[in-house]
Amino acid sequence: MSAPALTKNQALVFDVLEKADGPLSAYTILDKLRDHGFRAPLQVYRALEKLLEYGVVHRLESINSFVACAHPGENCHSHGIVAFAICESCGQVMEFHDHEVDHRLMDWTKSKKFKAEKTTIEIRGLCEACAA
Amino acid sequence: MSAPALTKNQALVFDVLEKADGPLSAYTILDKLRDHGFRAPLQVYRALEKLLEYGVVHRLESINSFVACAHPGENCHSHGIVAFAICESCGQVMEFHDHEVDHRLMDWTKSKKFKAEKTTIEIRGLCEACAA
DNA sequence: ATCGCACACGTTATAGCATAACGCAATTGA
DNA sequence: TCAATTGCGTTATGCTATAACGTGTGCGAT
Repeated sequence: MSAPALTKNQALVFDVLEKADGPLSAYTILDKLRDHGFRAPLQVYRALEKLLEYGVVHRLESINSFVACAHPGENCHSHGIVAFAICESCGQVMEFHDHEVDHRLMDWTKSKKFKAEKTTIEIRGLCEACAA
Repeated sequence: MSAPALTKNQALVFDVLEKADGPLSAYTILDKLRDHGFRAPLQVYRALEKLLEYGVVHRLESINSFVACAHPGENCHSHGIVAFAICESCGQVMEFHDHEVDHRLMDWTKSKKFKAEKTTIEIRGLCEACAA
């Protein structure tokens, strides 16, 4: 599931996300791309759908926003579960992975015979700078 | 932060959630309470806000829904991080806690001096019955 | 070649989720 | 009694996401 060449719209959306210094909502992305001909939400959502599939963009469920993967070039899907720490003050997002956490969650799902498809881990709070 | 006596609206909303066999959206709750005089979303959201605060209801971020806490009577806030496994087929939700996971996440936040306020862990997939 | 298929795209409309802002009533405590 | 707090009801609005339709393009199979 490596990323094929991006289409024009996908590239535009990805570019906006990569240049942003924090997560963006679909509608914020739309606004930033109006000059490039974007007019409707679906143009953004369709691009995001693919970018998520390719693993180059993550969706932050708890804030309905999207962020470029912190591992440019790599396929993030291979890192196990992705976790995020989201600062409620400055909006900065830190992405990390913890195999022990993955392990524990996998143990649980195995014990319950639950077939995990997608796991969300999001920590909301204040980053070091904002907590001061 | 134990739960004080619930107001009428809070009790109605909580009752609907407890009797449901899965998570409900705010608007679904609203529909179920129209016979009891509910007419606007805010009546539901305001009740939910308090119920979340009291720890007797959880919000499932990844599906914009709400579910009664699986530990009736207890204060769920004292169990550490709450995790959920959500079946995408039948909608059933399993709530669980894993102190080792909590520990690992706390270690990470400590190391980054990130002040965690609220942590979301949601596993989406298929439950044993539906995966068959 | 041309047919059929898959896929990206554009547009309009609509569905679904959540909160702002106003005002009223009841409670409580100084 | 007065002020502060809390819950409540209503209207309006904003934000998030998808349905349904049609167009165009590339590409492999016949």
